[in-house]
Parts: sequence; structure tokens; C-alpha cells
Amino acid sequence: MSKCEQCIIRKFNSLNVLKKEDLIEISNCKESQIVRKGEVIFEEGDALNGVYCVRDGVCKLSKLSVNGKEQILKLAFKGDLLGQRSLLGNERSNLKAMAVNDMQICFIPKKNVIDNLNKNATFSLDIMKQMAHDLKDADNSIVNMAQKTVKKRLADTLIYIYKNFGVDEDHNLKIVLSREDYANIVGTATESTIRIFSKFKKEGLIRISGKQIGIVDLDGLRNIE
Amino acid sequence: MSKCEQCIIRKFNSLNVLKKEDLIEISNCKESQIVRKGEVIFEEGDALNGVYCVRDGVCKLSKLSVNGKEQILKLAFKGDLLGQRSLLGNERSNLKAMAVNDMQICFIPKKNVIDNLNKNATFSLDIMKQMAHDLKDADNSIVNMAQKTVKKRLADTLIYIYKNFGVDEDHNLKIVLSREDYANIVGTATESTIRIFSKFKKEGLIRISGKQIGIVDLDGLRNIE
DNA sequence: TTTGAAATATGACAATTATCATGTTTTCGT
DNA sequence: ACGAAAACATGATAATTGTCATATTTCAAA
Repeated sequence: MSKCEQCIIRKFNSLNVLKKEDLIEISNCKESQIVRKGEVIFEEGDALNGVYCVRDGVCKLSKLSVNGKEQILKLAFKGDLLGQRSLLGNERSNLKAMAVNDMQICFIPKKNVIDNLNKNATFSLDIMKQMAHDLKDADNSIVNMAQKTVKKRLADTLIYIYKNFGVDEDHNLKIVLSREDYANIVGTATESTIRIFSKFKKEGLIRISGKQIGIVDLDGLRNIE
Repeated sequence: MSKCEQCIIRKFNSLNVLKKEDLIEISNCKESQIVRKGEVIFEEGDALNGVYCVRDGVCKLSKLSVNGKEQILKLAFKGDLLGQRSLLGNERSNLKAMAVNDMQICFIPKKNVIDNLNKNATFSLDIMKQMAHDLKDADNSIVNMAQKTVKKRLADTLIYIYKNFGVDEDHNLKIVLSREDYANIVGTATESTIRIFSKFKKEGLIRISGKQIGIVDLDGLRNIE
């Protein structure tokens, strides 16, 4: 089992500001685990007794809407801390987390996090900074949902995945999502997603072979209205 | 000028957990101001050197989308702290704040807030709790935008305003917004909002006289699909 | 009080998106 | 490798929503 104080992933989140002794303390209490593609880390409504730190892999954070459709709110990856909100608000999780590919995550008990929040103002400020950033992102998502067409949102999503996760040796998007996942990210029907991807393909913007999607004309995608 | 330590508004936000001496310190530095209906408190892109605490009145927090339309993200009122995100993230405001009716607000300099965040873990935790709650709200907004029809979103908005701000002596909604404001809250065209309100009126769900809107059948509004 | 601008209202039409049906392809467990 | 289930694909059609045009009303400043 690797040690937090040696783990480079913490460079990507607020744990980076902790002192070595506190990291060692956390390291002794944490539990590393492997999560396979498709496995659920936690469900909407679960009581979380700590936070998960993503070391490797990607998961989707989603929420069921009243009409029974899943809405994907975020793709979490390397460095992301899952469940901090529920921990802070002392509430059950309002999101579900499911692995998109194989993952490595570490569970850090609530006590360790709260202790550090209580004694380390720098840590608290860094967490707040992160939350402020998340709130800004959320605002942008709301504006996009409200004002952009489905086509534009799908193009944006493809670009987002390209930028954040890159491509494999065949130049296809490294993160492979189903058309339904894409639909659940932008909030549309699966058929609409399929149709629009077909259109993108016909227009030479993307390349499709099964679930593999490659971006052919990035600027073309960017310029979609 | 009233004193923070005697101000009951702080009961509604994180300032409530501060010690009396710190409140007095803040009170000595704060600046109370009156903002008239339609006046702008800060613009998108402004550098804020503190936070505004809303004592009375309501303001809309909005953001311009790429296509030039305004998106209203929140109606802030009694107890809300404006600008804490920008302060924490050390960024310029990504929102604009404009008074919906006459307001009383207090400006608290950045230094006072940061000082208390540094020395008072309870305060920090309370702020984080508030932010966690805001993030949850934001998630719900995204789901609603993505999954609900314009009609449903407008009905929800009317109910929200009814629940949070109540009615005047004529039983009309106390907060008066233009049809354009409603459109900018739910993310639709002004004409669509006007049309749907007209429909609500015909169906006996609401009452309209000019800008005054009254809710006639709350359950009817709730049950809209 | 007048008047002109802004807000509200409504029709006609177009564009977008959802829904349902049905067929094809891919994936995955045995 | 095989068969079933899931995912993908596409057509037809309906519902929703946006856009443009044009009245009408409201409201505030001169």
C-alpha cells in the first residue's frame, strides 16, 4: 500500500498543503481500493464516512432526475476528492459515483479530514478555494444548459474530454463513454446524441468506429453554433 | 450606522458563529449602503475587495452567456453573502449583482473575512458548509435545466418566489420581476415566458395584472409536467 | 398631460428536440 | 465461437421552443 506522503496525486488537490506528519497520520488510516469499470463507489443517498481521493481512472458523478433520467454532473479524475461536500454539510451524498474505467482510489476517514480542517487554516482555505472554483464551474454549466443548443453542448463535451483526458495510440478519445452517457451529460435523448454524432461524422468533424471516437476537426467543433 | 454584533441578519449566515469581539472589529470596518432598485452592486469582471452582506431587499446575480443573453443564477436576499467565492478564489467576480428592489447591504473588507477564516476554524467550517449547500443547489439547477421543460421550470420559479418572498397585501408575489427576468432565470425566450404565463392564467393557475402576479392554484402549478 | 420608450401580448412560422418504431451492430458471458 | 442482451442507428412524426413581425399596454420623464 502506497503512502500519502509519497503520493504525487496529492499535488493535484488540497492534501498538498498538509504537513508531512499529518499526511503520515492520514496514510495510516486510509484504505486504498481498486474499482473496476462499471462498479459503483457510492450511491445517491449513501452516508459517506469520509472522502475518496482519486489516484487513477475516471468516474462519473450523477443524479437521478424526477422523471427517472440520469444526469451526469461531473467526470472526476486524478486528484479529485469525492464526497467532501456531504462530509462538510453532514448530509448523505446527493450524487452517485460509478467508475467509467478501472480506478484506483483511497478512502480517507471523515475524522482525519475534519481534524485537519480544524487545525490547519491553510488546508481549509485551499478546500474553500477548490469549492469556489467548483461553484464557478457549476454556474457555467447552468448557463450552458440554459443557453446553448444540444449540438453545441455535445461538441463542447467532446472537446472537454479531448482536452482533459487526451487520446490513445489511434488518436481516439482515451475516455470511452456510451452515447447514453453523452446524452446524460448534456441532458438530451440518447437518439438525439446518436443523430448529432452521425451528423458530426458526415461533416468530417469526428471519426467514429463503434464506441471509439476521434476528433478530426477541432476548430470545426469549436465553431459549431 | 448599525452594529454587526447587534444585527439580527447575521443569524442567517456564517457571521453568526463569530465571537463578539470579532464582530465589533468587523463592525468598525464595514460600510453600510443603500442600493436602489435597478442599481448595480458589482459587475461581471469586477475585482471585489470584500464581501457584501445583504440586510434587506433582493438582488439578481447574473452572467452574460456567449450569445449575449443574460442568465440569472440566483436571487440573493437577507443574510446572503455576495462575493465570497471571488474572495476565496482570489479572482474577479464572474457574476453581476443588480438590485431587484431597494436594498440595504453592508460591505465587509476582505481583510476582516480572511483574518477570521485564518483564526476561526468554526467560521471556516460554517462557510464551507454553506458552500457545500450552494454546490448541491447548483447541481439541482443543472438537472432541472437539463431535464425539465420550460413550462415546468417557470412553474417552479413562481413557486420558489412565492415560498421564499411571500405575497403582498393583494396576495400578489412580493418580488416583482419582468417577464424578461423570468426568461433569464429559466433560460428561455421572453416571448415563450409571456406565452406560458398567459396559458397559466387561462388555466386558472395564476392571476396577472401588469407586472403583478398572484398564485391562484399552487397545487396546479406543482403538478405541471 | 403628453409622449415616447420599454414591456407585454399574440400570431405565424421555422428550427430544434423528443418520442416511438424498427432494424443493425457490437459486446459480453458461457 | 455462439447467442442473447445491450448499444447503436435511422426513419417518421409530434411536441416544444425560438424567431420575427406587429399590436397593445404600461410607465416614467419632459
